[in-house]
Amino acid sequence: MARDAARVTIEDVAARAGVSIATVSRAVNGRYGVSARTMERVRVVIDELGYESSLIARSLRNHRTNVVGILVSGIEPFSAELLKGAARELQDTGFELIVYSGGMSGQEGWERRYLSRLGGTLADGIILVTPTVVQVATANPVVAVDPHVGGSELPTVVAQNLEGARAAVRHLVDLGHRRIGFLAGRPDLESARNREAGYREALAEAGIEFDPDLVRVGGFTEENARVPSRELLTLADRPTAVFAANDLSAIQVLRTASELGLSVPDDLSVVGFDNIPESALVDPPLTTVDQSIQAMGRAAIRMLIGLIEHPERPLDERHVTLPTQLVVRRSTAEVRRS
Amino acid sequence: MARDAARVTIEDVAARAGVSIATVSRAVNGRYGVSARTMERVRVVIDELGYESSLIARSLRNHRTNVVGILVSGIEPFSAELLKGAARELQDTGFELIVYSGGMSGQEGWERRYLSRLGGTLADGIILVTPTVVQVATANPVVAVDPHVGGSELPTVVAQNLEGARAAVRHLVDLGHRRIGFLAGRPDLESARNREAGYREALAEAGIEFDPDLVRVGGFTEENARVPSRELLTLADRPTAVFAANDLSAIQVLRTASELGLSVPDDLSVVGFDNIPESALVDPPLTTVDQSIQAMGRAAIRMLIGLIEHPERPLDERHVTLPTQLVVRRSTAEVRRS
DNA sequence: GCCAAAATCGTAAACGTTCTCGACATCGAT
DNA sequence: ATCGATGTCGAGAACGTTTACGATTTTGGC
Repeated sequence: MARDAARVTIEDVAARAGVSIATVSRAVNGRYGVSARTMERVRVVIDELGYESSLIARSLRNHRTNVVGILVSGIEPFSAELLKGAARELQDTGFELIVYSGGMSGQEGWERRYLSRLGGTLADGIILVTPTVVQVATANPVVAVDPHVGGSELPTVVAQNLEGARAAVRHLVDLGHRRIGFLAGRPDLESARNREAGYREALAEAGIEFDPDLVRVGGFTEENARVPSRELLTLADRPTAVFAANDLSAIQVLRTASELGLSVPDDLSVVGFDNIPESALVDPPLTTVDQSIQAMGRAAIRMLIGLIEHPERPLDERHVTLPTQLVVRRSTAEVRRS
Repeated sequence: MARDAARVTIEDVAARAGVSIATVSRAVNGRYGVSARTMERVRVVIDELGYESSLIARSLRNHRTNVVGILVSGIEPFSAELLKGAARELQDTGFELIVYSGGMSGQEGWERRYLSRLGGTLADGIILVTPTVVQVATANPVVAVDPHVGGSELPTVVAQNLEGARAAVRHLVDLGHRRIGFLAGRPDLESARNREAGYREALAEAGIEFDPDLVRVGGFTEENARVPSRELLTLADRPTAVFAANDLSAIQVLRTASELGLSVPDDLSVVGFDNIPESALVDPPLTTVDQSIQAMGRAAIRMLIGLIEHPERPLDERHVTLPTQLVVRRSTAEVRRS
């Protein structure tokens, strides 16, 4: 009970119970071939010593750990939501969850490194969130969520980004807006590019000419969106509405508008994308495109577990696309006649 | 490169490079005693095969993994903030982060189970968030954040809960409020009890008699706060202000007030506790007590790393208490004369 | 009571590493 | 040429498990 108490191993239990380690192992795993009497004795000793088998040693021997790993680059609203969904879906599956945080370490290859560290040893399967690598060689299954490039070899879970973005911009058009700014996401992300495509398509449908001056790169984080959103709102011919590629940058637009004395939605309509919990809390509540991040997490887990338990059976669908849906709140309104 | 490619081990590298596994191990770890020529050859083969040493096997042999584990019961705003702080502090320390999510599995003993699984094997040290167990026997160090009971044997990181709560209630008193409701937290948590104590002290200081009818248990989650907050706001002699034991339940009070047609802060002042990011976004922005959750995460990591690297050296302080500070936003106002 | 079958248990190998120890080669100095 | 020192490398044990296999004991039917 001292702090430097050496870890109690299966050998300690065996010695104390007067049996071999093989028997202890059989007892803890409920294998056939141990009498009720010794079973009980081992159980008592285990309780006494507080023995718990080492995940590591077990994993080295078996190649099954009943753990799934999720690789994220950091804890932000998106990945936090995803984790919630994944954790929920994992309930009662007998699997446990390990989250490996890339520590935003700026390193290029961290994904591949962590992947080979977890895969094949620690985790039975892995979920990659917003991965740059798309081709991996691991012993066990990998599912990618919202990958950087499309057409992946990996099974993927994505949202209907294009359709959602189109619906968002169409909503603005329906409210009479003509000058609609776009705060883009990270250009290396497939999802961000699809959202931009949706923006363009909706403009084209409405017969509005695309104006490159109304497009700025916001980079998906509040910080990175500061400068471009200010640029957008201080344009000589200021847009009457802004569609931001995700909620985090939309919230930054809201903040910038407030700093500039612009009232939302009277002077400016704002639409986001993601529907993170924060978007319902901001003032005014954000009109946004719901992509049910938790559902993505759940879908990813379902695919992964399917792959783990039936490696031979091909997936019914390698690429799951989840629907998106416009939720109208109070950050959008009819354009003001001037 | 097929999906079922067996994991490439150190033996494969050794065979291909025409050396022994010992040499490969020395090469990858930069140990002394391998010539520049073989070093180079091994490096090439490693690149070719994409070899990455198994965290598990390494950890079984060494007892050092350069990984710290954080045990949380689920991903909610509090733990997410804490993780952010921890991840930040971990930058450039050479340590990596593993998050083990209890999966809110309702199991009583999950903490102890996961603890012995991670401790001694996978992680060099562990941070427990809101732990119920307080006495643990592990081979390596454990730091507890916001534990359920006080006077712990474990090193802990806590916030000045009592002082913060007192400041919050005093703020309400200064605004002229006399009937101040309290939406309590989980009664099993030390921090929640301290916040209640602060509430009582502030009342006593102001010469206001404690009214048990104004106290309800909110349980720290939005869901659990629904019913009690409605009870509080539909009281015959309704309080003019409510102090909620954390932001999540304060936000629920805001919502309930809105449902009841009460205007905040005109009809009702609300104060929260925690200063989670959401609290700045709600309408109206929440007056709350900042406890800098990220700072708690960072402090915990600092303590833990200290314990890992210098197990012999006693901590300068076993129990770190971080200051709290009232941040006044727009959910509180002078009581209305009626 | 005897013998085969069934029940119970122990021995040892394997998982992928790291590290100690000893073996061999090379080298500079006598 | 010889010797000690130094540099380079391989064999093998160990970490804590699980499991195949074989050894021993118990059981049950005659």
